[in-house]
Amino acid sequence: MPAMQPRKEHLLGVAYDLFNALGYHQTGIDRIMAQSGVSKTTMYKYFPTKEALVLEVLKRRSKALLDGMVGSLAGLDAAQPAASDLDRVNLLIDAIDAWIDGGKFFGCNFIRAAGEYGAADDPIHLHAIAHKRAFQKLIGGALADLPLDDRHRMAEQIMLVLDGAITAAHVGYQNNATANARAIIARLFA
Amino acid sequence: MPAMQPRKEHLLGVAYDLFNALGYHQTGIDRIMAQSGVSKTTMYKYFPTKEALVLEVLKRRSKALLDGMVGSLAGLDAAQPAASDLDRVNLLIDAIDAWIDGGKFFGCNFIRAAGEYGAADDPIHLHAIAHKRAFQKLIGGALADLPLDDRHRMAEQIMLVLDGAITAAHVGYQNNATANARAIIARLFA
DNA sequence: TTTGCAGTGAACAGGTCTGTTCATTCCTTC
DNA sequence: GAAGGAATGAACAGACCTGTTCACTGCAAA
Repeated sequence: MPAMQPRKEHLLGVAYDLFNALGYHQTGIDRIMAQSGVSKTTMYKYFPTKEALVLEVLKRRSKALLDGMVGSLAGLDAAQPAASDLDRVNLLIDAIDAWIDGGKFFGCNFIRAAGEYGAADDPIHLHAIAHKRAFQKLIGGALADLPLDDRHRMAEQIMLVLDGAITAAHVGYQNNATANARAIIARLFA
Repeated sequence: MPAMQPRKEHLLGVAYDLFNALGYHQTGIDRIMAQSGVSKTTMYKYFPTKEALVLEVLKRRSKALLDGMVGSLAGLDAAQPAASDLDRVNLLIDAIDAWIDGGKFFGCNFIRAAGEYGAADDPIHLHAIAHKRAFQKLIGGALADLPLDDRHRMAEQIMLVLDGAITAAHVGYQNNATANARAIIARLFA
């Protein structure tokens, strides 16, 4: 019963881990309860439905991911003011690479959520789309060297390659997916 | 009660559609029963477990997909003996494009199956890996213009881009995913 | 000391899931 | 027409699911 952190935070952390390890539908409320030590009454006080819990987990994940990337990019530009667009994108790939090799990689949360909540108008699916669009916009924002007109298309293509790499690594049919992504993207900038 | 085709075939068809529309875990045996008109007794005679049914559905899908692609490529080479590697790969993209726009697109069956059956040693997950490897090999086989040493890496990169496009289209954050994939791959051949 | 909030634990409701069983019916083939 | 395989329908077992309810326990602040 870890009470240092408010119960809600701990709950969200455990739920995130279980959703990753087992999937969203496969993870029952009871399991989250048991593993977090939070009673069902408390859970349903914070999150009126399981869907609300899933959404909150994804929202936090999205925010943490985007904030982390923005921070990394700002750090690079500060340390190396002459950094190129390719340098910035390679930084993103570095992060993905570390994630995949870090032992806590279960594919992209949003792609998996969109897969399980397939209906195009499902709130969880919609959130997955929103996250991907936001990430794509972030990439577009990092393409300072390119003419304005080309940034959107280039960001789409980079995003597509990154999601391909994450998918290939998650399914498990390529063990050098990030290296391949890096090579492809270098070619796009050539 | 369509009895023109053996019950088993009809069952597999209905199961395939439902798995696509709802997901593997979300689709209950009862639903497949109701929609196919096949009784539970018969179902469990053909497929001792639900997992066996899922595996058989995926096996058929894999075979149909690979055979279809091999056929298309052979057709192209017959009709246009001077076709280039890029021509051949563009044919694959044409097929994906038609699939996505054909109204029966629910993402890649194998990526979704790997997402739901996350354990790396799950038979269903293993089958998804096997399919992806087979498809990648098929692409490698279509790269006749390239030196032998380069084919594998090129096939990996093309595969990664194709899965990226399928994922982007399925999640729904790009509505021109195949055009982007085409542009990227053209660049790889340039 | 009293009030009120946060949380617990356990039972319960109503539903769904996979898989089993059994008596019965249909249909083909001899 | 008889025999036998293929399929049906319906009930059942046992498990798990989400969500509700209620009586109870700490604890902190007024």
